[in-house]
Amino acid sequence: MNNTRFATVIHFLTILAKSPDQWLNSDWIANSIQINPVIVRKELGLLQEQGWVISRKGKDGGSMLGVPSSKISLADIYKAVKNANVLGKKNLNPNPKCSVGKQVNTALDKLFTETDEVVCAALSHKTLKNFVEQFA
Amino acid sequence: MNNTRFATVIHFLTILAKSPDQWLNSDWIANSIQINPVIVRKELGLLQEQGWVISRKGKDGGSMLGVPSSKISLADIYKAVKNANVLGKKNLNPNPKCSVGKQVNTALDKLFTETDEVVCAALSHKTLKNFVEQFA
DNA sequence: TTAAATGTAATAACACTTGTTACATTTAAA
DNA sequence: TTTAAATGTAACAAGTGTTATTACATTTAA
Repeated sequence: MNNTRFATVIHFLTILAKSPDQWLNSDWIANSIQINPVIVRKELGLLQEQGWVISRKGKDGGSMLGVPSSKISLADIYKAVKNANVLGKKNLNPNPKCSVGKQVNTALDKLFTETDEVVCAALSHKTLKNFVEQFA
Repeated sequence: MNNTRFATVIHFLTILAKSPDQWLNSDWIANSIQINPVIVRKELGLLQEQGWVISRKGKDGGSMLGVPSSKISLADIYKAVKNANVLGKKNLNPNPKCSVGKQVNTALDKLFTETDEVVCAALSHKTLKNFVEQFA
């Protein structure tokens, strides 16, 4: 992860969790994190797909949480935005004529998967609710 | 990590570990992974700084492991190439006028650090020797 | 009917990664 | 002493991914 998507999305969810049952609009959310409102609407689309957020179009529209914050784990959030393995990418064309090149990606697949699972296991014990409780 | 550096570096180290006490040159290593030899020499520079690899310039030069493969943990390798937190980057300018914006990066610092430590703890139990033993 | 919101496409700006060329320097061996 | 073959490294190019921005069709409450 070399991007801000996890930080951005958990920021949104925290704001929504702190104002339950209120329609917050993308300009307001964008202002809290000082990023572009179009990015906000794109990421909110992802959160809607997950069923975590409900949005309403039109005048006085906006977004709110669709499930209790205790039902969203940080592992769920991570999986929703993750676009690479923790240990990065594999090289695409290791040389099959070399004994290491021939087998390395199988070994790395195993290691990369195990490492990702360690992260998910650790994050699965934490919920959005726990995270939000840190905020005054 | 959205790059191939971990995969690349562990590939090098595996090759060097399989041919102890031989000077392997960067063209040979590059060919095994099918990447550019200049990248190989750059990354080998990093491994030299760590004390893991010794290189010799000039005719019949090359590189070899400088320590036993059992002394290099995968956590050490990860730390040497890591350039971002597991959960990515924080947003640079959250709005201090917003109660979430004001506190979010402190909360994220803690979470990001904890998550990185989980990965390092898991990788610290694995050594380069363990990894190399998978190769016929 | 209108004002204000979402959804989304297209594109630009920026940053990071990887590849490539070139060459000075080093060093073992002929 | 010369030479061939290697590293080390700078400069630049190409490719990829991220984030910002503009524009606008669509939706909807008031």
